[in-house]
Amino acid sequence: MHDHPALKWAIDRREPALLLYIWAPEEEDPWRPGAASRWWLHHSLRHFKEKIEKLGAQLIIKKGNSAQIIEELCKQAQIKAVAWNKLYEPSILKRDEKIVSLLRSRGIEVKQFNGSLLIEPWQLQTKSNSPYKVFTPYFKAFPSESPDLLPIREIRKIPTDSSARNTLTVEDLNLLPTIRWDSEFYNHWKPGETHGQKLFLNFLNSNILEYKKSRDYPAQSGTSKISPYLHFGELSPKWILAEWRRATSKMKPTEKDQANWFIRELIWREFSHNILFHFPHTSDSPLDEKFQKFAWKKNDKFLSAWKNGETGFEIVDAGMKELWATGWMHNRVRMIVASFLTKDLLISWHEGAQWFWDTLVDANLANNSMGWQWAGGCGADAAPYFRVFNPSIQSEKFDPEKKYIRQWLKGRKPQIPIVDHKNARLKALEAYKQMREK
DNA sequence: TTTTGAGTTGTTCGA
DNA sequence: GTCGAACAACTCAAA
Repeated sequence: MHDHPALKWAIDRREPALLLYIWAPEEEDPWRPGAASRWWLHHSLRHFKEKIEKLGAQLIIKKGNSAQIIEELCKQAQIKAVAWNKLYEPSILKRDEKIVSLLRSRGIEVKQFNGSLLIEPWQLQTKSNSPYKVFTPYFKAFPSESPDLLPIREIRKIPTDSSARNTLTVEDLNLLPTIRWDSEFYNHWKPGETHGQKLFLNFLNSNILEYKKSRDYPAQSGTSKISPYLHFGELSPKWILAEWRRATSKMKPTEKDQANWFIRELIWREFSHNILFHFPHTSDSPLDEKFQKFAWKKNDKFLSAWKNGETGFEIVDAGMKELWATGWMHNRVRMIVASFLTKDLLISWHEGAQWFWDTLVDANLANNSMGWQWAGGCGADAAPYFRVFNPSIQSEKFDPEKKYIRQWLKGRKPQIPIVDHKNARLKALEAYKQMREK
């Protein structure tokens, strides 16, 4: 309800507005929302619906072909204008383009707004008008002061007509799993705008003061954990930025330096959307073309050991258990498990991306694709190939008291590692060298 | 067009 | 035990 430009536009027309949500996962193929995302969406929709109803309005829920549903509703209710906040995934951009021309051909006004990014993914270009492919210059060029970066105030009134419309319930969408593997999720998450805002304001009051340092330690709650809220549009990055500015304006320089790193992370999110927009194939194939020839290994036994957290490397296994139990994994550990899959097991980053896609509540195509390609060495600003994480060293550095490991592996007995890291590292370096020579 | 400086998150080796 | 260099060569982005 905060910083929702499409809704704001509709309301400012001072005519009755209909609020519509359409569930059409097949239109996002091959990346339709995974199981953990659907769990979040279910609760997110319930929360949103409740808020809407408190304002005396109705949320109409439908499933099926988006274009058809919108067209029908427009006819039925004699709609003159349609507005929405844009999404930037390649499949959705294509779909929405068709919907726009369909509606316009019927004489209906269409408005699209940006409600999920600080700037449009195409907005920032190098001086030679090419898309940025390296983070640091992108970050340096990012507009810091602009009225466009200010959020829109929260919506408190929605003009409606009194007629009740046909709608499904949230439950009708069957978003929750039938096998109840999600029980632990409820101990870790409260989806919905209200909870997201509370969570972030808490973070601003405490953890941000040491963000740069503490965000690297998975046993501490040093990170903001707002990623799922951002993904589902429950939190707006412009609101985040504005609140961050308010909170940091009076900070001492040492604290400000720590807090600045948080905004870096927010700009990384912008950067990844910029990459996916300009290189839409990168959700499925490497940005760095020479990696087409890389000899990734197929090994179902290793892959399922990784998925199940049974690799014998404690920090890797703890991470995979955290992911499975909570639908989330600490960023430091995401890097460790991704390096392990792609370098130690030589399994393609794409397999990892798919598993994360299904299990993360914050699964986001732009972030997920870029993150995995970074780890695999084939993306924008990729980690140099020789940068192979050593699970033991990472564990000692970032979880020295084994608090994180104990939390997720509880009383598990030590297991035999499925590979020898030293040897696996040499093999990875060799595979990279071979690819280059081809 | 050419040149220049630099590039998220690391590890290992040898002095 | 500590510390700096090497790991390689390439591409990006701006001057």
